[in-house]
Amino acid sequence: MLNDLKNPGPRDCGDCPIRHRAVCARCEADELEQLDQIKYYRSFEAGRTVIWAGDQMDFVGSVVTGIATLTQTMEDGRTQMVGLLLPSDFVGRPGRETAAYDVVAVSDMVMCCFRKGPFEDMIAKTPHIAQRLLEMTLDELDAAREWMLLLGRKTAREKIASFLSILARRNATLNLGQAGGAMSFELPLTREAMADYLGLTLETVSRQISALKKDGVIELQGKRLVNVPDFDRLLDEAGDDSDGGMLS
Amino acid sequence: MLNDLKNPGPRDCGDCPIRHRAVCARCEADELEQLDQIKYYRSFEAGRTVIWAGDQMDFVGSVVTGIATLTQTMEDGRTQMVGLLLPSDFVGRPGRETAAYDVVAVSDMVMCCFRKGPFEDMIAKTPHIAQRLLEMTLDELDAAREWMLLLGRKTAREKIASFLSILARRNATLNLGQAGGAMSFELPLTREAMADYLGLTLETVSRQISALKKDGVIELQGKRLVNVPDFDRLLDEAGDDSDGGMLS
DNA sequence: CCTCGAGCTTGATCGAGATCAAAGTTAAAA
DNA sequence: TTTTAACTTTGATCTCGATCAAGCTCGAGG
Repeated sequence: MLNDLKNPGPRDCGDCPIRHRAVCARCEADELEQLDQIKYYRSFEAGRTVIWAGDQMDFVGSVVTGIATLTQTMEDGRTQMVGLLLPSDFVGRPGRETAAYDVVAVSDMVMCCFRKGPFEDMIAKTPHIAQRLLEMTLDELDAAREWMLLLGRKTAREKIASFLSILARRNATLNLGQAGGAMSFELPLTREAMADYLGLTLETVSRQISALKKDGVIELQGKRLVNVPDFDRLLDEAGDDSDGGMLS
Repeated sequence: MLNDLKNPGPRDCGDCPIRHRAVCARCEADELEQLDQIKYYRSFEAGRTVIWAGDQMDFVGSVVTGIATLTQTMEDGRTQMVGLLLPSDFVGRPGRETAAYDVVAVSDMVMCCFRKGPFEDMIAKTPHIAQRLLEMTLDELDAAREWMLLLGRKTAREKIASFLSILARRNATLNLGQAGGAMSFELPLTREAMADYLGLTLETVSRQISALKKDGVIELQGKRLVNVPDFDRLLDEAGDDSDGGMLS
């Protein structure tokens, strides 16, 4: 495992776990070939900072495995997470010199990186990449706006329930099946990181998780493993529209 | 003026006030020609709803003149503004059937609309449009993330100061010149709409504006006209990095 | 084995902003 | 001109989540 981490080595796009969801999803064989020539893999241990806000960014790329966070910090140290990067998510902004946010690996993580200049050229020449990137960016914008509602208007309890619903739903789409009300998953973040994401303090996060547990909305095995006996109940606590956007 | 509103009539892209900033900014003459064939203008009086969340959306378009808001509402009526649409901003999402947010005209407004189907075709065929739309979407995503920091971590006073800085800076770039510390502008929103944007109540907005006035950070002529004697002072109150992103 | 420290929980208290409640202002309508 | 209603301000009070302060848990390292 550590060997993989230190030197993930070249991989074939054919076996890539994010091949059909990342920025390269729409690429034809010849386009993949071109991408292949400017790509390289980088690994990061849990806790490592991938990029510091303000630093020169000479690459962009996709998360292949693991999880990272996008974080903004004020002068006095107040911190707000503005994105949670999962496998297939894109890091960096074509056309920008310096990073706007801190990117931190939360778990061990592998990225598929592209040198920025060549990638920008490809965007200009390869509509399939620009189109897919547009689509992904629009999705992120929607997610950011949903988060604005959460940050601006939801109670602490609703914030926690919303966050848990999102994690639960994501797990459901990955390990599909698991039908019916019950589902379970692991919390990828510490209480403090959750607080930064939700605009709360870590004490409030802890208290609200305890409260949801006491009320039977969730069950905990250890500190990180969450079991949701009734997903609709959780959605209800999140304060979202009842269907949760699954069918609409 | 009302005549213009009722029937703005066809315009020539050549005189369009947003020609060089909107989604069409990069288009060549022949591409403009194509856009011209699927475009039409629509006017909205102040207060009119342009689109209701959930409605079928058969057009996308650009704000030409006036201001609109993008708003999300929870079942119980809590409301969060997730965007302020100024001239040249894009409305709608290619590839989506129904509107995700309420769009409301805050002032009298004119939009340059494109029928959705044909516009999607053009995106696929005209890289200049897709590229510009990508760039604009990335800018919006950055703005949304800045707003997440504001909603999650700033105090009421900082929120108001941040909002005023943004308006002041925008006015400065439009009516350029006005160098030195002092600048003035009009508030485009009611106290209630500001509250929805900032994740506050209208009473808190009113109180904080009064407080900033009492402390000499701003001056008011009437309820809507704001004068900022010292812009750096305002920036300071906003809690942002001192340079405010003007030079970085 | 014990120690140590990072992460988590829980309690007590405080305070910023929400809520409830009047009034004041302004501009359009009658 | 007066009326009216939308918008705004200001005051009093309450509450949710922040802050301050101990402890608890558990796994890694000595």
